[in-house]
Amino acid sequence: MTGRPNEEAASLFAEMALLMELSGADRFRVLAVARVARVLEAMPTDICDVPGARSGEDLSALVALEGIGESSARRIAEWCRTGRITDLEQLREGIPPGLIAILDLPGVGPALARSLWQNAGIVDLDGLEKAIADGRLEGIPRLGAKTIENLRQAIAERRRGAERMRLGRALPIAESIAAQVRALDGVDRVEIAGSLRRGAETIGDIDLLCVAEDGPAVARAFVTLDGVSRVLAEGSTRASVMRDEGIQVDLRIVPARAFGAALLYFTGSKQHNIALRQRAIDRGMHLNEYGLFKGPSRGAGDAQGRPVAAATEEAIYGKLDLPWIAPELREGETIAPPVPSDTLVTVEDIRADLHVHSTASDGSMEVEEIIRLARARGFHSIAVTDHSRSSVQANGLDVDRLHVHAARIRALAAQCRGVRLLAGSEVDILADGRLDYDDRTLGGLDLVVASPHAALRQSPDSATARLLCAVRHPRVHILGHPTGRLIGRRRGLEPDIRAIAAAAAATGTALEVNANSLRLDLRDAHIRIALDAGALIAINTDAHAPEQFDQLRYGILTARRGGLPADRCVNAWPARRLHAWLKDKSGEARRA
DNA sequence: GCCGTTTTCGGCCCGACTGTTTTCAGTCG
Repeated sequence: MTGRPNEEAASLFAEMALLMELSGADRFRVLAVARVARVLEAMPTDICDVPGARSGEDLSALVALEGIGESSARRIAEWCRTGRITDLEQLREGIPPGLIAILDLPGVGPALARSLWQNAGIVDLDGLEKAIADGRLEGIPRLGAKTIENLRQAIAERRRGAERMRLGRALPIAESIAAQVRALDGVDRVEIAGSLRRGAETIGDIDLLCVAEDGPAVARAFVTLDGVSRVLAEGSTRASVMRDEGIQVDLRIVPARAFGAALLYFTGSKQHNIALRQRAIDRGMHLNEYGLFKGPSRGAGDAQGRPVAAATEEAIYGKLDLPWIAPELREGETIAPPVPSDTLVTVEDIRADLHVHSTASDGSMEVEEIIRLARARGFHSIAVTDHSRSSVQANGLDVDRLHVHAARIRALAAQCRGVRLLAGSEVDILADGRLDYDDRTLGGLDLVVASPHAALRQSPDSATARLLCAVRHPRVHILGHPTGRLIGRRRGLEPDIRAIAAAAAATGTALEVNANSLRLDLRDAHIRIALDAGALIAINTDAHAPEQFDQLRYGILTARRGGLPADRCVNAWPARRLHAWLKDKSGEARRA
């Protein structure tokens, strides 16, 4: 099983929720269906393997799943048997598909989308754009000039390709804006919150939180900063702008005493907030962005008295009988993290980079520079792993060049103090699973990273067989960027990660989390599967230039989202343990 | 649509801001 059927079912339920919204369905029903989609997505095993799902005779096992009731169980069973959901198909017949793109515009919810459709006959983005240009929207109830102008801008921004932004681009932008806000009068503290703080691989907007007493003044200053292209909202406790960088930035302004509650609320995820607030209610309290309070909520604007906890996240989690939970683990329906947050790997834990390119193939660094940078970072080991011969586009090394290169690295290593320099290779895994060098050549290296670079569109079965060959190869230490995906550009391979992880655990081969922000491969969900299977993880930068060593933090964030404890990450091991593993990976894996 | 150490009915997290409104629905996070 590749795990794909659950994703397909999840996307159908997600579509159903959207269509229900557009059809004017009760919002709680919509939420319930959307929740089914998330449950299916998060499910570790094939939904159709649940007893009764394929036969459709006894749905009690499906109904027993959290969030799935009679209706959803029936729809899931129908999908498992026929690959169709009749209720969804009926919804599709009644609602123009182009409305979903309109609903997706910022500022457009189900009510407005429906109104545009029913009052103006608009069924897609092009139609909406024309109607605005023609002035056909005037006179529609509750649709004034401001709203029409906002629609026009939202379409223009969408057309400019305001897609989700990669973590590696968004975080530096956020840090620079945070510095601008920090410099404003009356601002005491600024933190990045939202999906960026959770380390999501792509983000939709930047959320900032700051401490200040004079909210309106700070909001005013924020919306007039350099780089603001449009003001979306401005109030006394929050403001929201579009920036020249093509991303929306929301600022929330709070007093210091409520900082923890605000940070918790503004970090999310939405699901995590809902779960925490429910937990508060279960304990006779209520939670909002100002704190955790005794008794039930009495509505907005009510004086809430003295909070049970508010100043720090730790205090609020504590009063809810929870340990502090790292932002990277605040995803999904369940609160309980897979591992204690204080065991998660950190940037400071990393003592070695085992995947780096030099000028011998397509890197810009001489080996001497690589050594210097490793030393500056306090690494005890660094591996030079240039490309192999099949990666012609990357100036991959044939066997003769590899011998010369490795000999030079070894000569430098002999006189290198403080850092152990490893002669390695990033060897191509060919489409059929063979490696790009013979075993004898590979056996002469200190470290072998095996990675797929070509034939990245092969079938899941072929990809699985291909990667299994590499994982089981006795000379391979690390499976590099296992899927070859590029975020937002290339899907990459879709192998059976469970099978790969099981083989990696059995052979002591580590699976790489490639820290390059375009890759982040393995991704968070795959890391969790690998850890459950007992596999080791490597976090490498795959640096081709000096500044790319800084991408390590993106790999760390991704690994933390996957629940990686430091002791399962080979790069965090002490030198002796790492080198014992490199010499005898299966033996060291058995001891681990 | 889902769910139940108050429940098989009546709730469902909570608050800020906008726009088109004379008191609030819609949207967002």
